[in-house]
Amino acid sequence: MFYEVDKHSGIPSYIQIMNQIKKEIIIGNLKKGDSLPPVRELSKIFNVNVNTILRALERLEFEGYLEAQHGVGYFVRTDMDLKNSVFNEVSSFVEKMKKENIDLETIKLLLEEVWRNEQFSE
Amino acid sequence: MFYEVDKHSGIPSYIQIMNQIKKEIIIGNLKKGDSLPPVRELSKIFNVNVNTILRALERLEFEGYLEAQHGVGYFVRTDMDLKNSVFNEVSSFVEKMKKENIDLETIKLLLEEVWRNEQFSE
DNA sequence: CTAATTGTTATAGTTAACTATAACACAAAA
DNA sequence: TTTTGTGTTATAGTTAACTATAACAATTAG
Repeated sequence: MFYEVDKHSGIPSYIQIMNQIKKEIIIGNLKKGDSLPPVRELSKIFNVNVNTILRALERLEFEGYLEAQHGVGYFVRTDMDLKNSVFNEVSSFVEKMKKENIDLETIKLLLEEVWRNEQFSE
Repeated sequence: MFYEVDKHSGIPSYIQIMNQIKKEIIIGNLKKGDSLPPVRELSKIFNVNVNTILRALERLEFEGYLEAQHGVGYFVRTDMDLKNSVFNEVSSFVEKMKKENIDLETIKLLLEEVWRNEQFSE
């Protein structure tokens, strides 16, 4: 489910961790009420210090994704419940982009740009 | 064309700068042979120190996007030349996602996940 | 109640990113 | 050649991210 952070990517570890957890919630692998592994375990999984885990979890709590229960654990607080149609749209989009041999990084930047500028929609 | 970096986003400034420049190349605002503004000017535009500009530019040079000419300037080395069809695909994708009220952050994470897993393509 | 499991806080030190400032080096124009 | 505009390098200091380690606090199981 989770994988080690890349410590040489330039992106702070706690942000990578936040994104991994968010992603699991978005795709529905983590649902409302589910518990996360204990922080000491997460620390081993992501290969970072407990404090770094805590920083990520606290931010996700602040953003409303998680809830902390002292002595018990961290729990998912939101359900994404994306429609299947959304998944299908994303899949077919990815497929098209791969056929054009465009890499993920490029797509993300292009997407950001188009997202910001509305002039493309008819 | 360029805008200030967000110093509180957690993402290192030099990476934000790299992404902004890459984005201009991707969407075709910067073409092969074009020069960038002088580093001291970029420093003012992005509101960071010259050294931070240099770090971003050197990485982009290493990645093949730019070329430095001592005493002259930085020049774009690559042409993206994305097809119009690609832009159209992205636009219509963005439109659909906006209609579903999904935010950009979520889309990017979802996209990453789908990109990594091939099981969706027929 | 006690022990085990979990989250929380604190301290001290390291490293990478960033800043300010200045000097140096190359190229082009006057 | 001199000046101006450009990239380049260096030094020193600040801050944020991260680490290691330890202790403390709340919950649950026995």
